[in-house]
Amino acid sequence: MEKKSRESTGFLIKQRAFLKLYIITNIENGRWYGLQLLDELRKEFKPLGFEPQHSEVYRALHELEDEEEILTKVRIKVEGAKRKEVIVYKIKDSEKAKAYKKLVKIDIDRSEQLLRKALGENF
Amino acid sequence: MEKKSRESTGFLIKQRAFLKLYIITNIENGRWYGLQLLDELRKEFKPLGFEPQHSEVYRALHELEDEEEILTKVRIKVEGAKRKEVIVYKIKDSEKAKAYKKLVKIDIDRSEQLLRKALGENF
DNA sequence: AGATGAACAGCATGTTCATTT
DNA sequence: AAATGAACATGCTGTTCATCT
Repeated sequence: MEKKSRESTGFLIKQRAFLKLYIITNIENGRWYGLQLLDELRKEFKPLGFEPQHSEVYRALHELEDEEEILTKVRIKVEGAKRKEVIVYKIKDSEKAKAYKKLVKIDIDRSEQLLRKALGENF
Repeated sequence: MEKKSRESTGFLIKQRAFLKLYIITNIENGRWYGLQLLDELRKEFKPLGFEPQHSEVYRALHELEDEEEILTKVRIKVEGAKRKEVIVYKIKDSEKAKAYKKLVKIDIDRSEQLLRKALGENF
């Protein structure tokens, strides 16, 4: 049986891509693990009413590793009262990272134009 | 059985609300029927890569009539090679229309801030 | 409890079908 | 065919559950 896929009508950028962009940028500036990224992103966006879910962050990380092949993970042992091991991500292919961010930028620019157009034409 | 509804994490504005805003504004400036609005909206947004679906426009119209109670419809007979009757909408409650648009504006402003923030922090 | 991952479920919306003129 | 509407299907993502330390 063929799986029939859906067309996008091209409305606004999807949450997944938006999160991937932030995740890449954060990891470009240091190593991070999943829940750490979640906390950071929530803190960043909470003032704007956006509080992403932990599963979305993990899904983004998994796809950046397996599909986009931009990240790799390393298991790190941690001393302290928390978990003994944590999965830290780092950039695997910075060219791919750069290319991916470029694509996302185009989509964000486009999305912003849609919103600006609406603000200009309806108010 | 209780139907358990989902929380929104507050990412970007939904297509439905975005279309409702344009539909209200168009109808404030004259009478329109469904497919006519669809054509107009597609023409407007196509340059930005967005081509809404006819069913979304109808769903928006139905909700603006039945849930928001902002519009009413009138059946109009049309002379010509097309359909004999067409369902034209007009504003029923302009105060509610105004209030609804105000809410949508807040959500668009918020969405735009999210996108601008991303543009500023990742590039 | 903190961290990760996956299964499950609901919702927004895309696709297709039916009906009427 | 133009117009409307509804049923059906799918993908995104929120919720819940499981496992490990």
